[in-house]
Parts: sequence; structure tokens; C-alpha cells
Amino acid sequence: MSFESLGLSAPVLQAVSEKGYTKPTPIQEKAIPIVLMGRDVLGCAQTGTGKTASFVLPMIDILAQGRAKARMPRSLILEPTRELAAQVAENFDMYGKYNKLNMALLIGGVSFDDQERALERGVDVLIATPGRLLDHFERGKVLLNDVKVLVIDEADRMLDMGFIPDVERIVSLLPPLRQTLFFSATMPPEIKRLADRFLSNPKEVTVSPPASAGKNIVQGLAVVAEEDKREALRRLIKEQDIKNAIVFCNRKRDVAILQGSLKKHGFNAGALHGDMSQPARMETLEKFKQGEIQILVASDVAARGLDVNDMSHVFNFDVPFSPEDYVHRIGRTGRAGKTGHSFTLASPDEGPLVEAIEKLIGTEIPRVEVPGMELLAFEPADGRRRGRGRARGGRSGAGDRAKAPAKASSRPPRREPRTEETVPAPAETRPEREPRQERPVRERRPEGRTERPARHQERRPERHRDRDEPVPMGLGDHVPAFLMRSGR
DNA sequence: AAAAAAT
Repeated sequence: MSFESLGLSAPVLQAVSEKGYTKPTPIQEKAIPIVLMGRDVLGCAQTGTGKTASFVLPMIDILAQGRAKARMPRSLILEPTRELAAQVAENFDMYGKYNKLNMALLIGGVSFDDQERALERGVDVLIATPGRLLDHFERGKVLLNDVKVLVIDEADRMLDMGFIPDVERIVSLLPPLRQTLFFSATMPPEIKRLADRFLSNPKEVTVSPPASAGKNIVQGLAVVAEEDKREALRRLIKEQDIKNAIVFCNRKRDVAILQGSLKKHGFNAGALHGDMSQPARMETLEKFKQGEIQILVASDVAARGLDVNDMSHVFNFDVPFSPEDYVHRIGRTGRAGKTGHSFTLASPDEGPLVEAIEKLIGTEIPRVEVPGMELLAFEPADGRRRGRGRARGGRSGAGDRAKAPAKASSRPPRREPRTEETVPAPAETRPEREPRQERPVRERRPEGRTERPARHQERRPERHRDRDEPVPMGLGDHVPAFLMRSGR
């Protein structure tokens, strides 16, 4: 099977072959002819399967005829993250080099001006993250009634990130008569329902079974104490023959700390997370892709879809919270037929997370040695006995965080807001929010009641103090019933 | 729980 047999035009084929691609991937093979026919597509494919080109290439041909009016894009591609959006834009540049298509990239974190100018010029291809697109729409800078082709990419991730309301709003602004391509790595019922609403008579294209970890990835896992993780990572990096690697952390803060630590130890490391400025994000990513940065420490902003050629290693500095993310993270390596390597550092209390992953991928991640370090075992599942029975001495692993409240003092940021908020607020907000959920109604009420009288008792003397100097012994002509009942 | 995305 070759690209030539898919029905693409000569200019597109030329651009493809110049990139050195000769053989379409399975999803490209299946999806491209369908897209060219003008049909809707429901694509179930993970990133790294060549999914992007499977819609970019045929879209270039579809959009080759016709011209865009000012502020009225002819196609729209929605992406969950700014980096992914930028990456799709690069693909249009790459494969559209022999077609003159106008393109605009609407993402947050960068100036509106250039984006507005591009829209004004009229765009054939509009690539956007939902928030910034709606922002432009509300300013009247973009009209969506001329969109002929809509792509919703990474729908499951959009769902995870809470973008679905935005996406629904955007789709409601589009003409009903259009071609829609809907891609998702997984098809949970909620996504399926959404697809049913957005698509009409779609052709389903599924390439790899959802959430199967790449077969050409050699995986390994080491259990080490939380405080030894940085050391363990350094040893693994030194031991391995690393061309380039991503190191994933669960928290943005840890991304920054770890990057600093790696640099201090002489590694060529950069950082990428969502709290960085957009220009900094783009610069780091570009340097990483160019090979100027060897090790990229990143949050899950980079977990899905990031397309870096020939990444040799992925490290999980933390076990990801959601098992699907594990698959996405390690999926950054072992692509395009190459063998990749992934190492996960788990602390003793991260056993349950690892179990969830192994259940999802249907195999045990082989345990590996960290050179010169002792291999620990996972803690037993129930943390309660541990907290009470044993004196908590030296080791302060991350387990303290979850279980032992007395030890929580090691986590300052949590406490400040908590002391203030817990006191008055909940009693008022609860009954409004959760009246429909089965049993809370019954359980919550008594809680509220016991709390309320207590407060009245406290407040009462204060009120009297405020109003009249001597606290009156008699309560006047009317004594509230609750006071009588409570026996005072 | 964390991260992502509009300011």
C-alpha cells in the first residue's frame, strides 16, 4: 500500500514524499479515502499512529478549491492543548507547501493581534484551543457559519480537561451541514454519546485497541523511597544510552525542582509545564525537538500527542494518577518502528497506582535494578495499621501525606485556607448542591442540625453584649421555643 | 489528587 493509491493530489503527494514518507500508517490508509469522499469519520486512534496526517492530508485537498472570506474560516480543528494545536499547524505547513492555504492558529498565552490579522485575511484552516477561539468569537473577530470541515481531536482528553461545554458551544455555532472528523484515543460512553451528536452517518475507523501499551517499548519499574528518586533517576540516566528523554512528574512544582536539580548535576535538562509562559513553553519544546535540550522534564501537558522524532527514553518520576496517562506518557517513545525505553520510579506507597496500570495494560511491568541502590517493596495496601501501630520514625515518605493527619505539618500550603474555610461555609452550600444524590440528604441534615444550635448558643450572648450593656436576665415577652426545649 | 485551558 502506498500513498499514491489513496486518492491524494499530486502536490500533497509531492510534499509527503519529500518528507521521506512512502507508506501510510494503518489509520492513514483507512481514513484518508473516507475523508476525501466527504464522509464523517469516527476515529479511535491513539497518538503516534499517524492520526494527524490522516486528516491533514485529505483536508488540504478538500480545501484546495475555493477561497475563504474575511473572518469566515472554511475549516476548524479543535485541540486540547496549545502544543498540539501548534503541532497540527506545522503539519499543514509541511504538507501544504505546494498549496496556498491560509492558516490561523488561535491559542492562548500569545498576543491577539497576529491572530486577528490572520482571521481578517481569511483563513482556510483554523486551528484552535477552545478557550481562545471563543474569546475571538465573542469579540466578533471570527464567524463560524462558513466552516465546511470540523475536526475534534483528542476528544477524550477534552473531556478530561472539562472542555466539552466549550466544544458543544462551538459546535452549536457551526452550520449543521458540514463534514466532521472526530478522534479519540478511547471511547467511553460519554465520548460515544458526544460523537453521536456531532457526527452524521460516520464511518468508524479503529486502529489500535484502546490503551494497549506500545509493544516496541521496553518497560521497567523501580520502587525507591521518595527522597531517593532524584538520585535514582540520575543513575538510570547515566546507565542508559540516552539520546533524548522526557521525564514526567505529576506536579508542576516538581517539574521545576527536578529540572533545577538535574541541571545542577550537569545534565542538559529543560522544563515544560502549564504555568510557564507560552513563549517559554514553545522555546523549550523547540530546543528539545532540535536536540539542543536532551532531557525534558514535563508535566502531563506533554503526555499526549507530542510528536518528537526518535525519542529514546521516557521516565516517570512519579507514577501517573490515571493509568491511561501511563500509556500516553510512555507512548512518547517507541514510535515509527523504533524501540523505546521507559522507566518508572515508584515510591513504596504508589503500589495501588501501579496495580491499576498493570491491570489496564494487562501485564506486569518488569521490576528493574537501579545501579547501586537498594530495591524496595510496595507497602501493604491498608495504610491504617501502619499509621497506628508503628512509631513513625526516620522515613517520611509520601505516604504521610495521604494518611497520617498529625504529620500533615510537612505540607504547609494545605492548611492555611483550610482553617478558615471549614468553619462557616459548608452548612449553607450543601443542601443546594446535593439534594438529589440518594442518601446525602438524610445524612447531611443531622450534621447541619447539630451544628446550628451550637452556633446559636455561641452567638446569643454576643448579640446581647452588642445591644445592651447589662445582659438582660429575662428575654422579654417572647422566649424562643428552642431555648425552652433545651432546658436552659 | 494533578494538569490542562481565556484573562
